[in-house]
Amino acid sequence: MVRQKMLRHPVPGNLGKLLKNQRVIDVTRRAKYVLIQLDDGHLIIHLGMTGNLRVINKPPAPQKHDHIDICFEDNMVLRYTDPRRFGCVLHTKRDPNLHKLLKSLGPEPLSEDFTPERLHQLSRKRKVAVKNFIMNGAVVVGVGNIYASESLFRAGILPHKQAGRVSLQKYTALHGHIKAVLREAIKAGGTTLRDYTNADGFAGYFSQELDAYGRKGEPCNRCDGVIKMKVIGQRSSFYCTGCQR
DNA sequence: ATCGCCTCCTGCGCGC
DNA sequence: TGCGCGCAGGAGGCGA
Repeated sequence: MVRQKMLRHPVPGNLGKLLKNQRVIDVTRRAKYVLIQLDDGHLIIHLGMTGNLRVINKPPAPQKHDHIDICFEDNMVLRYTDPRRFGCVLHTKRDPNLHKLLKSLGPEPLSEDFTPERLHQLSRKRKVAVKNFIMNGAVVVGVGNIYASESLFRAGILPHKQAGRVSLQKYTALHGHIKAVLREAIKAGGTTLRDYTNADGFAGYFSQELDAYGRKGEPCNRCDGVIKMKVIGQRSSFYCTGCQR
């Protein structure tokens, strides 16, 4: 049942028909997309900033932001909720990796395909800020605004430095820190800023570990400097001029 | 091809 | 205390 079809991308008008009598065969992930394999086709789901998916037995009446219910034959419901509607629920009959939204994505950050050499090679002659560069899904997926600031802080690279002017040595450090930051954040259950919770409704606590993000004006954890903030590519970026260059 | 900018949306925090 | 404004963010899309 679709109550609100205007998400980041419109929900297919025939979603109900596409899902009728379908079984869930497998659930996987690519970048920040959840891929649900059905008998015929895949659901492609993104949670945006504020979305969540819950499996509920005999669910209560839907609330304001409960946009989609996918009902199974045993009273179980997969409920998609997203206050800001930055996510999407799409369907494809083809290999989901060939879908327009997925086909140009770069490697998973925790996979072997993500290497310092890739960062270095792809960045040659690129004038874009290194922070924007690592947030570009064609370069590497999964690095959002918070983890970009944190990785660059640890690697000692200023976020607004041109991507093409960062050395292989620096990219090697950055590569390691991106992986470490993401692993730590996953282990901590994610980063709760305002209202994010995990699938069990608990807040992630990686926000307690942040050295740079959101700490404008606060003392640097590494030197006697102060954390600065600058908007880069329409996103807040936090850094320390003592530690990063 | 690359880059900068705009947009979607709602809840929250801040200032008056 | 209450109200209203502005900000936050993932990522597609567009114009230059």
